[in-house]
Amino acid sequence: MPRPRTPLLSTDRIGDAAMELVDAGRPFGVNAVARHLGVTPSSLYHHVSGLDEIVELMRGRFAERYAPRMAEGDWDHAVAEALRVQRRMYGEHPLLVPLLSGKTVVDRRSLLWYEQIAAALVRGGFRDDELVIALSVIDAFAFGFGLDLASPAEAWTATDDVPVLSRALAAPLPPRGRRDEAFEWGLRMLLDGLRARLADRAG
Amino acid sequence: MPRPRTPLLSTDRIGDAAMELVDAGRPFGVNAVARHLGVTPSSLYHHVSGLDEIVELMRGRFAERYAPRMAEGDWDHAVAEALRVQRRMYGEHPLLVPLLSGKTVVDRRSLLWYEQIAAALVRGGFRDDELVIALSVIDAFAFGFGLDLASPAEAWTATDDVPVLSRALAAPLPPRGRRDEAFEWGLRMLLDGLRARLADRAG
DNA sequence: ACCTGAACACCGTTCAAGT
DNA sequence: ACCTGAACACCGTTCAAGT
Repeated sequence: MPRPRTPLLSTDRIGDAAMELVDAGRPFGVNAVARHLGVTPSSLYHHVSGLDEIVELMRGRFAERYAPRMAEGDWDHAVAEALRVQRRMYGEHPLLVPLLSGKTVVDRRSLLWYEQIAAALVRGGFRDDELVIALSVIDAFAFGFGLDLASPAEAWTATDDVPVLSRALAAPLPPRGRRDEAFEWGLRMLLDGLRARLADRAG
Repeated sequence: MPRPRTPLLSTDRIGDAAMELVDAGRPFGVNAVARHLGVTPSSLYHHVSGLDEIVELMRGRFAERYAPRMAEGDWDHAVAEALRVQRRMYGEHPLLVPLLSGKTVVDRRSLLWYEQIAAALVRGGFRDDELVIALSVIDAFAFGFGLDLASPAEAWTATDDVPVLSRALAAPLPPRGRRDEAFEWGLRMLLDGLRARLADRAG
C-alpha cells in the first residue's frame, strides 16, 4: 500500500494515537504508536523527526485536557490549582512522568500552562528576575511528587538494619494515604514559602 | 573460555563496573556493564537477576560514597546536609536520576541513608505516624531537584504566545545560576515548612 | 509526497551447550 | 558453578525502493 491518495498519517493523528496509548496504560514508543495506527514505524518519520517530537505532541494533548481554570482568583490559589490538576494528571497517567520529565518544553499548549502560572506569580508581586526561579521550584515540586505517584507503593524496604525507618513504615497510615498526605504537606510548604518570599520584601 | 577456575565475576565486581560507567558518564545497561567487564551479557545472569539488581548494587556504591556526616547537630541541619549532599551527587552524576528514581530501595547502605534522616526527624520531635510522610516529602524534594539537574539548561522555550514566560526567561540570572538558586529557595521552604509543622503542635 | 520493507545498531533476557 | 554463543523479542532510526 504505497502512497495512498489521501494520506494515512499526520502529526495530529500521531499525537492522538500516542495519547490513546498512554490513556490505555499501554507501552509507549515509536513502534507502539505505529502499531496502534496500523502502520510501519518508518512511516512515522515522514511526519515527525522521531520519538521526542511524538512525546512533545502528546504533551500538548495532555496540557489541553488538563488545562487548569485559573484565570481569576488569588495568585496562590491559582498556583495550588495548577499543581493539583497536574498531580491528578500524573495520578491518572503515571507513565507520563518519565516521558515528560527532563526534556525542554516546546509544545505551545504546554507552554501556555506555564504562562498561566507565571502570570499568577506576577499578579502576586514576584519580580521578573524571580519568576524563573519560582517556576523552577514549582516544576521541581510537581515532578518530585509526580515521581512519587509513578513509584511503587512501598518506597523503602523494612530491615533490622534500619529500626527507625522500619518503625515508621509500620506506623498506621493517614486515612488519605501516604502519597496524598505527603503532597498536601508539600503543597502547603511551597505556598507558605512563596508567600514568605513576598512578605520578606514587603517588610 | 568456559568455567574459569577462579570466577571472573561477582556481585561486587558488577556493582563496581556499573558505578565506573556512571562515573565516566558512559551509557549504562546490562550490555554496557558486560562490555566494561570484558564479558558476555549472559554471564551476568549467573550472579544477578537482571538490570534492576545491578542498579541496586550501584545505588549502594553511591550511597556509601556520598554518605553525609550527620550524626550530631540539629535535626534541621542534618536534613539540609543530607539534601545538599544528594544534590551534589546528582549534579556530578545526572545519569543517576532516571536510574534511581521510581524504584523501591532495597540496598542496605541506601536504606541507612534514609535511616539517618529518619533518626534526625525523630530527634526533632516528629511522631512515628508523621515520619513516612515527612520522608516522602523530602524524597520528592530531592528527586524533583535532581530531575532539574538532569534536564537541559533551558527548561522552556520562549515564544510570542507566552510573553510573561518569555520575559522571565530573558531576565538576568542570579550569580549562582538558576538551578542553584531554585534549590536554595526550595530547601528553605522545606525546612521552614517542617519546622512549622513542629511548631503547630507545640503551640 | 507518502508508505513499505529491509537493514542497522542497539536493548534485556533465556537457554542449551561446554568445562 | 560459571562462562559462552546463539536465539528471542524487542527498541529507534535510516534509506532505497515503489507509486
